[in-house]
Amino acid sequence: MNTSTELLKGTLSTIILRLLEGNGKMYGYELTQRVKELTGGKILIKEGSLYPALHKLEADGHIAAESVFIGKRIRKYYILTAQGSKVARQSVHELLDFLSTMEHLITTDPRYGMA
Amino acid sequence: MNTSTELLKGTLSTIILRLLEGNGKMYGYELTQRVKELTGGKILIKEGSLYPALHKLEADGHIAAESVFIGKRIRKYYILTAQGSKVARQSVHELLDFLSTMEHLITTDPRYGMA
DNA sequence: GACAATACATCACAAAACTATGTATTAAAG
DNA sequence: CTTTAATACATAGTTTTGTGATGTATTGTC
Repeated sequence: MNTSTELLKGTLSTIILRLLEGNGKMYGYELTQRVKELTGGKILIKEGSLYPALHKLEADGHIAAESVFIGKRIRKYYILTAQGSKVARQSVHELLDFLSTMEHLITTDPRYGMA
Repeated sequence: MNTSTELLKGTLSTIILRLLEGNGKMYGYELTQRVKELTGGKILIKEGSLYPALHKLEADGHIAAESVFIGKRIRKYYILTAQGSKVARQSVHELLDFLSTMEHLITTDPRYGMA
């Protein structure tokens, strides 16, 4: 497992919720492509991670699915539920808070008596 | 598992390497306390995570241990090896890069045609 | 004397993402 | 027209990493 993959742990559902929050309606494959675009290919969501994550979010009532046929191919659009919107705001806040805490920890000189 | 714990995944060894880089020499328990201080209690490294991580870093040749007796109690100080210094710089860089990528992903409005 | 803090350690478990695999349609390239 | 890539879903088994629980033992505090 590469570094980026390890760091990704715990962030996937927040990423999904955030993208749905900003777009209203997206389908699985679209999510993977959007993350790829927005991160310049640095973060790649794998299908084996994405679909189970979507199913869990749906089971937890955070998102709802709507299946649409595009020709003969099925496409499942997801939207946030009312509860999911709350969770989205909260988990985005928590993630940003964590990111700044981590950055502070890593960039601050850890010696005592820094004065 | 709480949110902070999930997000921590993949960051522990980098945190350890970074603290050793800044301090030269630290022991396990000290590391847990330093992280607690520097993060205002937001990130708590558990003993069950720390010691296996230290042993792995030692086995990989990134850190070296020196046992010291403080009275009758043993204390194991760790320092970076030459190889560990390189790994420290690299993994800190990767982590900071990941943090900024993630922040960008989460804070950028994900809609197309943002212009 | 009891309790909290210091200080190490290991094991069974859980969570989360991955790889590999599978199915199927559609677009592009040769 | 045929092969390959891209689109689009899905699941199973594996791996990684941190946790909780537990254990041992010393030292400081009330």
